[in-house]
Amino acid sequence: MAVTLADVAAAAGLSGSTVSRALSAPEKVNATTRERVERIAREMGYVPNHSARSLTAGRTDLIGLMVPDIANPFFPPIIKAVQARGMQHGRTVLIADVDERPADELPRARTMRRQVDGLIIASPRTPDDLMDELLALGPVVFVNRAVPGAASVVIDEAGGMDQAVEHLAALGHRNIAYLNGPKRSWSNTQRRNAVLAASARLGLELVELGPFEAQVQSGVHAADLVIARGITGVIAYDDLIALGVMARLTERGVRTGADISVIGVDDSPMSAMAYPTLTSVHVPGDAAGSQAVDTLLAIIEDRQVEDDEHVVLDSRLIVRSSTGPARTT
Amino acid sequence: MAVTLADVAAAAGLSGSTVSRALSAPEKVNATTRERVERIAREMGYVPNHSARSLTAGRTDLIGLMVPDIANPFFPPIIKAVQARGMQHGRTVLIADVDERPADELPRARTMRRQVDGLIIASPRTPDDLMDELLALGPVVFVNRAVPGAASVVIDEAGGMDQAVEHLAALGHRNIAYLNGPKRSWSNTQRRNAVLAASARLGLELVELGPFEAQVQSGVHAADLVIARGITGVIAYDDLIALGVMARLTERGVRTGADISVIGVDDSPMSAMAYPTLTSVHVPGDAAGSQAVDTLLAIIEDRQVEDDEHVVLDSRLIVRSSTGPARTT
DNA sequence: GGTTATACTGCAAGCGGTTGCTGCAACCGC
DNA sequence: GCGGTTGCAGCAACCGCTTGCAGTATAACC
Repeated sequence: MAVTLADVAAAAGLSGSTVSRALSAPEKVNATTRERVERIAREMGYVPNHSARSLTAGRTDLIGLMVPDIANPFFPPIIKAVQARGMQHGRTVLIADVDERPADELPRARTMRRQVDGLIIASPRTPDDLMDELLALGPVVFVNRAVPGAASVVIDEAGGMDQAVEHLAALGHRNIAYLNGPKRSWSNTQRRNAVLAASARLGLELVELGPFEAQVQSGVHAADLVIARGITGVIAYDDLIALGVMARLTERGVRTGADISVIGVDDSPMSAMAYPTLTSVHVPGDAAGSQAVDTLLAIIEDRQVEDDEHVVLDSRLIVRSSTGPARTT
Repeated sequence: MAVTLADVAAAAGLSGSTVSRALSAPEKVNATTRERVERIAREMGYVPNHSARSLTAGRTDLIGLMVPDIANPFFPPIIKAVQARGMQHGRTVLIADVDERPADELPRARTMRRQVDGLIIASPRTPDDLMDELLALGPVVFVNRAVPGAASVVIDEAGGMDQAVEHLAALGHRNIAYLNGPKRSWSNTQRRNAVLAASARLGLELVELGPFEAQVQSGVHAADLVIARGITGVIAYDDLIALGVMARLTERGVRTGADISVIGVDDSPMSAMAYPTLTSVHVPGDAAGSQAVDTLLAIIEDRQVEDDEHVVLDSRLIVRSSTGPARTT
């Protein structure tokens, strides 16, 4: 029912090979012939068959993207960017959402690998011992996680976290808390270490709380701990937790931004829309997504790229109204 | 490099056809042979080549899912459900995010159609005149939009909207507003009509505002209009808008749930976590997603299904704390 | 014991493209 | 005018798997 190469060839009075070349290796064919073929193909509505092409070419033009949770606002920008950049290069993106179950990652990645040319993995919580197996799956680029011997695009969260701590310090906060994210999260480690270092450097009193799941509900819980400790500045693992903290503070009559300052991470759309608007560390997920595609394609197409190419993107603090000067008691 | 059918056949001392049948049409092969083949295949790590199988079989085992915006919290549940159900049936899901650009839908659908066996389209804003063309693309199931002559899974939003209006009426609200969603949105039409009917029936004064984009920011804007009109009960097109309304009300010193009641639609995760928690109409996106897959597969596999099968799912109001008794002035 | 059913297995022809190699003609330079 | 490029198109094999049909061995039947 669909128009095939052979149909076009017949209509053009040419052999299949010539039509094939006219359409995909234009320089190997006479210019006038090529134009004729292109015209006829267009008129007939010819569309090359993906499976057939994949079969001989050995590639599927599909790339896989694995994320822990589509619903987590951190990921949509990455997903969109990956799709967009992929499309620019004629690649379709297959998304695997592992629903925050790190144990599913390897099997899902294996399954997906059979259909795609390469994988982009944005799963910060994968246990370390799985990384090697993931890595062995072929062209892989990790997002937001540096893996020795593998290509990766990471966001230098330290910079932004540093700015966050400095911001609190500048506002006069002395007792601050860091609300840890999920236990095995690589980004949590990065964020935590940066906060630790910065507060030590600036002579702030730092309390670590958590670990917390990356959910608003965790923040609600955390808020009570924060209040109990007499802390005035809070840096949360992510925006969701920060939003939970704010909600609970308000509920308990504590004014965010006045009594207690709260900082999130991710600069998700909600942060600008929460009340009060949330000061947050902007993490360029979209840039990371595009870059990941570029790196992956470079590896797949075997351009002279070391396959442990390492790209680092900067993060930065976006100050809004959830932070303010410390009360001078 | 990869193990092929032929490799397995050679190792088993059988022909390719037998191995093929042993693996995919078990009843056509001797039981002991089959077991032997299965064992050898497993030991050799044989994985059938997707492209090759698609080429002969004429199907890709991929299904396409088109959504307007992954970042909109209404869609992740649908996406997850579609993926999950698809996987149960050995189908992989290709997601197309059209970034809220209805004009992109048709071309994207066309492109996608070449790689998938069928399409699930969850785009409530597609202009009507495109529907026919989308429909012509082959097996298609629409989600949350009834299309004549096409299979669809719609959520009966009227029920939930009805409950929402009744809820406000019961709380004593007399002047209520409906905040319209995007202009061409099919679901907005449904929701609006239901609200209109219910408030007429209950003798409430209804003001329509909008249309608004489905974004928190729109709600912020809407809130001021609501206050200016002296309205006490608000039903927003969706949770995002409702959250924006709440944020702005709080900002202006108006107490949500006490001074003004706010109801959203979608019952997104955020609604339970906002402050105050948001009363919202629960729309079973996940159920719709699974159902859409079932319907689509039924059509693809040509089970005796009318291809304009119509499934309706119920919605219902979840009361939280953003609604309360009307002030008795 | 011969014959027909029965149960497997193998052969070979594709599915729709891609690609190395061959063939042919026009063109080059000497 | 002849051998030697050069440019372009066709042949045919092949990618890995499926499947209709044929072949063969065994079972079942009279």
